[in-house]
Amino acid sequence: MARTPTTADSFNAVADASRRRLLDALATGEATVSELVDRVGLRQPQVSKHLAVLREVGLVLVRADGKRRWYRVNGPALQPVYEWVRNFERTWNTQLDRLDDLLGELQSQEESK
Amino acid sequence: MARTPTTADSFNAVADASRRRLLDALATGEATVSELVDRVGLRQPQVSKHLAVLREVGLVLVRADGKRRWYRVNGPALQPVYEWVRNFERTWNTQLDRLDDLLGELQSQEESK
DNA sequence: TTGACGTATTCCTATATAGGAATATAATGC
DNA sequence: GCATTATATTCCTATATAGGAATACGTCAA
Repeated sequence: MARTPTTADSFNAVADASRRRLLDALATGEATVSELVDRVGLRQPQVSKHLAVLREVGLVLVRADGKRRWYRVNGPALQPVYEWVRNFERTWNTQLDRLDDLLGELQSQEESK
Repeated sequence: MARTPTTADSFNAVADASRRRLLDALATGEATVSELVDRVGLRQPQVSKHLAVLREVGLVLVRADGKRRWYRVNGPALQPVYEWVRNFERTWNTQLDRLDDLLGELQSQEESK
């Protein structure tokens, strides 16, 4: 069996560094394909192809305006990724571990009232 | 050119659903390969192979114990992923947008004092 | 030593890229 | 209509999988 297709979900789409850079370039707002070509430094066909992948998984939305296409980030498509990694926050942040412990204690005290 | 190797970084390693499930199974603490085979439902060779990928990008650490191998999550390797997605939090969470605005205002007021 | 258990590795193959190059499609102005 | 600009698509190829199957390796007990 081959690797999971890049268009399978946000996890796979976002694994590619070029696509992450495209999303970064869109983080501040809308942009056209030409603008993205300039900002990211990829050739136009590659940008269009990457955008097609991002579109397919719902990570970006497009708006037509004459011959231009205004692309923008579609936040919610990134949320599953965020939620998944967030579960591991405590594995690298000891301060948050302590906070977790504290909250757990408070909850226990609350429940035992 | 081909796709970025799965062993290139955490983004690519984590794109695979089986590997995410392995990490989930390790989220609560150490586990041996056999335990992971039971929990995740993959065959032993595939588990070992996925663990090899996770090892290579530093997402897991191993501890030898006789013929057993105790695997555990190495949190910091996930942090880059977390940091990257976190930048887009505001694109899906309007409450945080408002919080951002509020903080921005407070900062402006502070600076204009 | 031998056998058994736990884990890792090798070989195989279908599949899916990513980028380069060329070209197609669409919209606009003259 | 025609040239021009903006974007999308097609064709090509080297490369890297993921899983199945078989097997090798390492450790321990009797």
